[in-house]
Amino acid sequence: MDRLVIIDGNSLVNRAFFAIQRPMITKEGIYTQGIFGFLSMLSKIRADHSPTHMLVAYDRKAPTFRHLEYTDYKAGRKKMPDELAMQMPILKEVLAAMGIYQYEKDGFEADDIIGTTARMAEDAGLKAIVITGDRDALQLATDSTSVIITKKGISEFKLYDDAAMKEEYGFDHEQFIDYKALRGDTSDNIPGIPGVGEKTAIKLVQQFGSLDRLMANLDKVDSEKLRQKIEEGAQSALMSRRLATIVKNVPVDYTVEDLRIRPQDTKALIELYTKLEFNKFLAALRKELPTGEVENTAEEKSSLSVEIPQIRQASADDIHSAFASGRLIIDIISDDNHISVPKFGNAEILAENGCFYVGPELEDEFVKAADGSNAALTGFGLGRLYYYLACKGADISGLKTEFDCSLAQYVLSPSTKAPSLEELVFREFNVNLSPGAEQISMFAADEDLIASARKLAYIGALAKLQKERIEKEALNTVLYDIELPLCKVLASMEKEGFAADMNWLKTFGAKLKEGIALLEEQICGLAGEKFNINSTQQLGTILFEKLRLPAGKKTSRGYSTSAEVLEKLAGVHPIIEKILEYRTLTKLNGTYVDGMLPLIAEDGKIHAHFQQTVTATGRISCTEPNLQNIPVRTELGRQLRKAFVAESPEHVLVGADYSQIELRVMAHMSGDEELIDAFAGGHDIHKETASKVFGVPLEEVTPQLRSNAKAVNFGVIYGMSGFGLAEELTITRKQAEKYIKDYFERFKGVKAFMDRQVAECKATGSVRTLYGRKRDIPEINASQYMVRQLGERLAMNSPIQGTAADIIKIAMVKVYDALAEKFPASRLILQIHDELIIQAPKEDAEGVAKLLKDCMESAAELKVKLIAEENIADNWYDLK
DNA sequence: CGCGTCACG
DNA sequence: ACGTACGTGACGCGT
Repeated sequence: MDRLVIIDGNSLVNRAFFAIQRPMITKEGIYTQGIFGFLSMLSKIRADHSPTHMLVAYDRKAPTFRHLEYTDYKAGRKKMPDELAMQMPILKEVLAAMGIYQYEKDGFEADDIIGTTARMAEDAGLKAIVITGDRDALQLATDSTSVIITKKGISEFKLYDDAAMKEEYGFDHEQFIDYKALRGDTSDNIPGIPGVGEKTAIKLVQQFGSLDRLMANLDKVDSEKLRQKIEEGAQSALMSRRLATIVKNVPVDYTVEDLRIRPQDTKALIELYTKLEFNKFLAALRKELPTGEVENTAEEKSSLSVEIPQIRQASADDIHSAFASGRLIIDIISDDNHISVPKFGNAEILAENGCFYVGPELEDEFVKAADGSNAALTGFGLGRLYYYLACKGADISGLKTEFDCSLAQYVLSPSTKAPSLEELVFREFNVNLSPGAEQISMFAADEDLIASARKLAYIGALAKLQKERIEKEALNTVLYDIELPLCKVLASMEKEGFAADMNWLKTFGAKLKEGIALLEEQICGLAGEKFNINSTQQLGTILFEKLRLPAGKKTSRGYSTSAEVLEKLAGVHPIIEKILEYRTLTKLNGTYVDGMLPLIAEDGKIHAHFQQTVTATGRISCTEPNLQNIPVRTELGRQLRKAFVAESPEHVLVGADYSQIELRVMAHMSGDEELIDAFAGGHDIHKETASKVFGVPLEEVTPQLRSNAKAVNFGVIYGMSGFGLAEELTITRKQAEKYIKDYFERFKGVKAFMDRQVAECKATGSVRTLYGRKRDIPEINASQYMVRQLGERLAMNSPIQGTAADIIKIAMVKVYDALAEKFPASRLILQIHDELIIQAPKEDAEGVAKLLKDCMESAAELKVKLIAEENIADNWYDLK
């Protein structure tokens, strides 16, 4: 049977906009959360009801007959926020591309168009489903028309039909109008009868059956007072009824058949979703489609389409010739869990000597051909290939990354989630490489030879396109000199891993667990009942309701129980410090003991994943496990570092960390003479800052003053606000603001630098690091104060954090190459933003330490010297 | 799956 | 009047 879904466009988009709290902005600066929420709801509705016909109806700005009858109709209703109004034309474009009919008409509201269309559907024998956030529409709920009201967020709805109306109100859809006439509607400013609310209105409608019969039988109203109210409000009720009644005979320009959903315009949708950065919808769209090209016109075919090469199963000779020939486009499918040695699925190669599919039986030949090769590779996510080869024992130090589409995409757009190759090719070429590849087992995915050839061809085409963009965006240095060479280094670090002392970890965990059990008992004892201390909700109830402790901050779900809040309560009740201690122990045990143990691989090492395409600033990130946040600030937590050791008594760890790299970068980029001088002396920079800002001689700087200056230094890098600094130092906002003022008066060059970053960002929409790495910051021109402020802080911080990230990446490549040449048995194993760790044979330790320090300090020539401090130890704990 | 919390630079 | 310092990832809870 045909089904017609009718949507109140304004109502739904409003719901969507306000349901999504976090503002969504594309890098072009388009606000999208209204559209996104609307499309999410639409997708659920279509999945649930499979409509054959659809209509989206909108209100118009022009006054309706209701305004003419009653000037105050909808008075006081807030107008649609600008950020949402801007989205409406784009939403309409998207719906049009989906083949959905849309309609609006001067003089009528969306409701009237909906009522009319629902009636037309009934006449034509179609099942109609109305979707809106406005309960007014319940007067349309009948046997053949259901009304779905949005309830909460963008995924909860309630369906009303005849029966549901009876159940909730005890009357039918027509009586609903009379009910509204009696109680009115504040949101539409419909008066109803003053003094009659929801309860009374329902009772009256149930008792009398209709407004007319109520008026005719006023003497039967029990209460004298109520009868008087009704008599006085009679005119108002009749007018309210006219206002509340949805019109069902709007002269519309379409027939029901016109509302049949037309075929979607896939290309238009790809373009729109790409512009809106709706990658989720883009991926869903791709998976619906067959493999191959999507309806490209002849003209587009010539500009977009790519020649698919002949492909064949490789022979051993083919593979060796390909690696020997110099340049190849290459892709590999391999298992990548880092717990066991990776399994080979298949590989594909496009080289001068041909295009080949390398099946599992040729794995050994593949590794042999790559081992020691100097080939220049192009691919998507080549780190996975390097990791695989390194794990198989191949020497990858000669391989060159000529181009990597994944890394290119990242430097072009570092703030957006890294897309898959399939997503990217779909966006750029309207081509679906492999539908639903994610659901198909990875080893089966490439059985289709043509699909393999197509994939390689499109990697090549994508690379060509991206090279032009990289050039145009002036990102050459960042991509070719920093990211591409680094990719192999990270893969090598993953393969090398960090040896872990599993027994030590288990013993430590056992001690923690003992402490946890004890604390749990004590806490529940103090609370007077057993409860889940890990549940912030239950904990909040215990602390702030049962024990009546003064509640501090609130969160969206109730009381905040963060350490910040609890520390203010320390001493008020003995339970507080027990909870803080419990939190510490469970964190250490959960994340760093129980979380870490299953990640120790068969070789007794932890092989973390280093992500090169995640952060917006250019830092690398580390997962499964995150070795970049192993505790160090407290002694108990720091103990954990004893579990990270050199792999044998013949090895040691060599580490070095940059001293104050971000402040040095800031000194260089700002050119501030005062700050450059402060570093030139080679003394403690926080002490120097304190002396300059607080105007006391260096030798009179107290630890307290130094600590305040340190917070100010951090604050400057973060784009500080008076409030933030005040929070950090627990001083008044006034004092904090004075600190900032004093700082900027002394360091005028820093102030000018920050102002420059903000101005540049406002003008161009982005900022850059010393090496040209770009970050788009659309927030900078937002109309909301808060969002704009965030944009300004990002504009000040990103160039500094990003330049520091660039520098250590440059250092890593230098270290990697230098080790390969001079200490081939030593390997980089970890980077922690301003720190590098190498595992070296004992006898090489001193040489490696010097090499590491030299490479790090010479990675960049700045106006202030870079300093790296090196250490040697048997385990990470002692590496300090 | 979003949130609160907490570990790091 | 409002809500606020930059960048990450992992865990447990509760919808």
